[in-house]
Amino acid sequence: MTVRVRYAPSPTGSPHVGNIRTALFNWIFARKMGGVFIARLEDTDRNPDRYKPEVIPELEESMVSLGIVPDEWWKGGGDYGPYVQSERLALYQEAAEDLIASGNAYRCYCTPERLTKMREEQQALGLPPGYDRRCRYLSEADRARYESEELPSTVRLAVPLEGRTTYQDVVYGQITVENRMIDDQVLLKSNGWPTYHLAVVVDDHLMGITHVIRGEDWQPSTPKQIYLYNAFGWEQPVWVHVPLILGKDRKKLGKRHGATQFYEFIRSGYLPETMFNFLCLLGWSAGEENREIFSVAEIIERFSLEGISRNPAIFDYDKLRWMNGEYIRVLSPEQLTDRCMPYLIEAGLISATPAQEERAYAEAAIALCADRLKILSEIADLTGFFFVAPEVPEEKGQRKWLTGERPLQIIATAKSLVAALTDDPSVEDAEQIVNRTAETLNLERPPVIHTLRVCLTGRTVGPGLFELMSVLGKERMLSRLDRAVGWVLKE
RNA sequence: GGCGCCAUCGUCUAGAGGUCAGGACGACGGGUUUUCAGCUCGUAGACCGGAGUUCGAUUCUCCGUGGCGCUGCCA
Repeated sequence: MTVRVRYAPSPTGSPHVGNIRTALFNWIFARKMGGVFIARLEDTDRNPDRYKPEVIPELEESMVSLGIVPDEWWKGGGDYGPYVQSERLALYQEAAEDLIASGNAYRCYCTPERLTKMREEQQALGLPPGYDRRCRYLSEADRARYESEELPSTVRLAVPLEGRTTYQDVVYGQITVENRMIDDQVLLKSNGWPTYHLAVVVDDHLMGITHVIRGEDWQPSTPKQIYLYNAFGWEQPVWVHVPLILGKDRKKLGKRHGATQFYEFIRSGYLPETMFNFLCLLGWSAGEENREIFSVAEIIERFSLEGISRNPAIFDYDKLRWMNGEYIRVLSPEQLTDRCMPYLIEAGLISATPAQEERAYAEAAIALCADRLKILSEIADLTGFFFVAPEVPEEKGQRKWLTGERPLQIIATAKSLVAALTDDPSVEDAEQIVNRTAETLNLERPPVIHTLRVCLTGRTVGPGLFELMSVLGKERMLSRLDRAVGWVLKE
């Protein structure tokens, strides 16, 4: 049987890294098994506080950017559509009627007010909250009366009062729950729309889903869904719950943990390939191999549901940052420049449509800073001095290297050597200039190097001096050396 | 409160009834050098507690403790 798995996001917000990881696991498993990866939009919650259709493009783009485009989904179609729940309402309503007819569900006429009050009272008494099943035991007369009065109603699942439900979870093993602990879940809201529990079961069955791979927070509702599969006489899928991703405070990763939305990471300059690799390693391990960096193909090759961990994982921003540096370092200068361009343009360091020469200059500058780059957005700070001459030197550099007579001598000597150049210097030429300056002034190289670095870049740290001199070129060096004279402090 | 799940370095994790409990990030120290980064070498750092099973448990069982999740006409 062909494996069919799905990613079922709700348009309630920009995709979260936890959701993205679930999508990744589903996609990888599908590829591994030669199966089908489906995406379905679960848009049954129309509460304006939560329903945010504007995030749907981000849902789509996040998958595209990671290279996990679904085989069947709302954008590309498929044989089991529609892949949007709001377009499948009749299916759920019909299913709910079937359940009522078979005695597995009932209409509930309780008002939201009564339910709220009931919950409050239960809380106050320290009782477990849950529906008191009043409408489950309505007399035929009452039921008929409510119907004739056209009272709004929901449809609730009539959970068996005795026995227990046991299921096998690929990750967590056997899980057993007493049926009497399960609430009579609302399946169909009074507006005729389904809740998650009904819709997910109907759709997963109709779409032929074989494995449900989802977050561990869904685990408690699995017995209700199993009951539904049984009530419909449908075969249940294989259950796979994956551990949650937590923030530093060990709480389910949420808004207050800083960046948690997939796009925040992408926007700030984490590479999609980094996110793919990193997220896969949160809660899944290749086993004995002592490696962290895996290509997509290598992950697919090694992936197995059994390799999924049971413990929740804390999202480690430091490790992500490290890994992104690793991925940046294997990029060619051209690729890296392509990726950095938007950040340089945004910072106003280069024009929006750079000419050949400007682009080449940027590429040379970026190449020199690549080792230092961990997040693409940092490129503007790292390479800024290449594009804009520093206005003032770093205070520390000025104090240490631009005080007294010596820097003036270094500047003058170096400047005359640069001026004598017929062309922009090579790296070797630059080194010669430094060596001659040192010899002429009878100095060691380090003070010359450090002084010139501050003069040319305004900073005390950065790429190798000879390399950056070569990239800067003759004219920029001359004007910067001139300006630096004014930076020198009298003792 | 109830129910469920989980428990190895600070973090992500590997691991087997007997291991010097392995790797990675981070931290710290050395080397390379022209600063930072990178690269490289190295150091510190963990089996939640208590019973039980066993010749032997960090590994198996139970209890405790702690953490998390769920407990909505949200998903």
